[in-house]
Amino acid sequence: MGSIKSAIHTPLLNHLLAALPAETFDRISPHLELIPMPLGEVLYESGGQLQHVYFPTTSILSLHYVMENGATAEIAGVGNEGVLGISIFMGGNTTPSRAIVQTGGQGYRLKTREMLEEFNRAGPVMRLMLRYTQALITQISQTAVCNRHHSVEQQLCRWLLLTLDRLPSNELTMTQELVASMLGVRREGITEAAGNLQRTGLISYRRGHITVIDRQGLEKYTCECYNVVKQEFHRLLSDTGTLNSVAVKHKIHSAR
Amino acid sequence: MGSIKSAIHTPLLNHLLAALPAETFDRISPHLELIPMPLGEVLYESGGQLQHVYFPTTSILSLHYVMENGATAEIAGVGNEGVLGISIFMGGNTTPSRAIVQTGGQGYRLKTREMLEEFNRAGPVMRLMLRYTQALITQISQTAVCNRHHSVEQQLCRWLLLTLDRLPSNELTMTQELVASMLGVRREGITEAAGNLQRTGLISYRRGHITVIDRQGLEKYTCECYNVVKQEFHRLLSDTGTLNSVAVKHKIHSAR
DNA sequence: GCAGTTCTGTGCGGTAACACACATAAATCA
DNA sequence: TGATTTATGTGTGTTACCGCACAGAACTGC
Repeated sequence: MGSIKSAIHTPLLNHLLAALPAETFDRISPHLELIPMPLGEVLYESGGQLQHVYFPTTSILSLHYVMENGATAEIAGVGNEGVLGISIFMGGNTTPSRAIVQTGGQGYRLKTREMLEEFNRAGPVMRLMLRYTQALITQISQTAVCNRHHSVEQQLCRWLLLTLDRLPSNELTMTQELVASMLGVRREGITEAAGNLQRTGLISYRRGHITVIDRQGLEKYTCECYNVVKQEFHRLLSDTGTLNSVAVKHKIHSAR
Repeated sequence: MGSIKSAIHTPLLNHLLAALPAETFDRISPHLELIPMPLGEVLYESGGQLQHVYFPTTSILSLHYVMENGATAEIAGVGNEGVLGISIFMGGNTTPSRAIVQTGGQGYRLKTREMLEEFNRAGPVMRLMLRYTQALITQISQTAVCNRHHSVEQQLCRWLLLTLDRLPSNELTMTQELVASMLGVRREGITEAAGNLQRTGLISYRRGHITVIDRQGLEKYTCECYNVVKQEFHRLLSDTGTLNSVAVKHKIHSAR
């Protein structure tokens, strides 16, 4: 596999992999396979069996649900802060959702067997994966809440910010149509909302590209959901020092 | 604690506890404490520290999110099929949501320390808890999707069925106001939707009581979300035989 | 029984998002 | 370059749900 960039590409671009103790990382490292993740690729289909877990580095994945009538809605996004395929270690090995590449890039994958082997050591890998899963649950919950109570415009802000946090630049390559299918709303709704944000000077865009100009402004404009998710990820995954403790300590993070 | 009924009340009324191997159950059993769970009681507040995990038997709990403006939305329900307090073993020990008793009854609780001790054995308890968590994730995801795409009436059907599945009878004690706060809609919306269902002959109700008359009819009327959740719970938690395997096997359930 | 409280029903105006239709503009490619 | 495809903008009418206001009905307690 590899790529032109593979010389400077490292698994450490993924925060979860980077958070592992050196010893653990060294053991996993030989089994990590760098793969391209082109926009639109379906990494798994609803109900399908997972052969790998995926650690995005420069790509962003989206967990989707496709309804019987064809309508879609994003449940959560997965970028370099996370991993795709938690059902491998949670049990069941499959979920009713679909995973698709939302922003093209690269990532690493690890075979199901290797993942389970590490997880079953009940060590740092397990603790890290479970914490991430907990953060993912918060993200999904907040999506549910946001879908219920907030306007399309607010949801667009939330989504832009969450996506931006996973990218190195402030520009995302993405049509309004695609954004609409993520949020599960009409394309026209996104046109209108994005138009408003552009008029206000928070973003600017052209065919297939959205650039965030005023990030702070966006953060003020978005609903509370963005911060809830962001802070929860930070709380659960920033303090990776405790991963080495033998028990998942009844630890209280004062920073909250 | 205990109650008048405690003589016939047993932890086995909770499906998770009942699914444990005898040896494991016997070890936990002395630490299980029967407690009343009266309607409306808040078992934990957003951001609070969890002192116990809760296994409902005859009660139903609701995971809620309360927004800054006071609006609420249910993220998921927890009945005798599940457990409240997964963040204890997932990590972090707290979540941004609130847990409240939605249907009064009883349940058992177990101290955080005892729960962690069992979980860290990395045996049947761990595997069962993780599988349940996976099922819970599906429930939350489906709530998100349903909030996005389905009408209040369909959501009411889904909610009634999910609640009914956790109760021994076909009647639930619950005001429309309360149902509305669960679904995160106006009370008047529930009045209208419930009125329609009553006119169609699917349910009947009086002040504070809703009785499901035609369950099959309801199942036809509801959106796909109900079945997705139900089947996923069945898939993940019915086959408890695999809990004893040393590794979470790469097991494929043909029944899907 | 009556008074007070708590639920439920209904009406009215407002609005956000919908579905559909079509115009314009920008990229792509022959 | 012009032709084609694809993305975005806009308009019109419809609908589901909202917020508010209030009437009536059903339980509760005295």
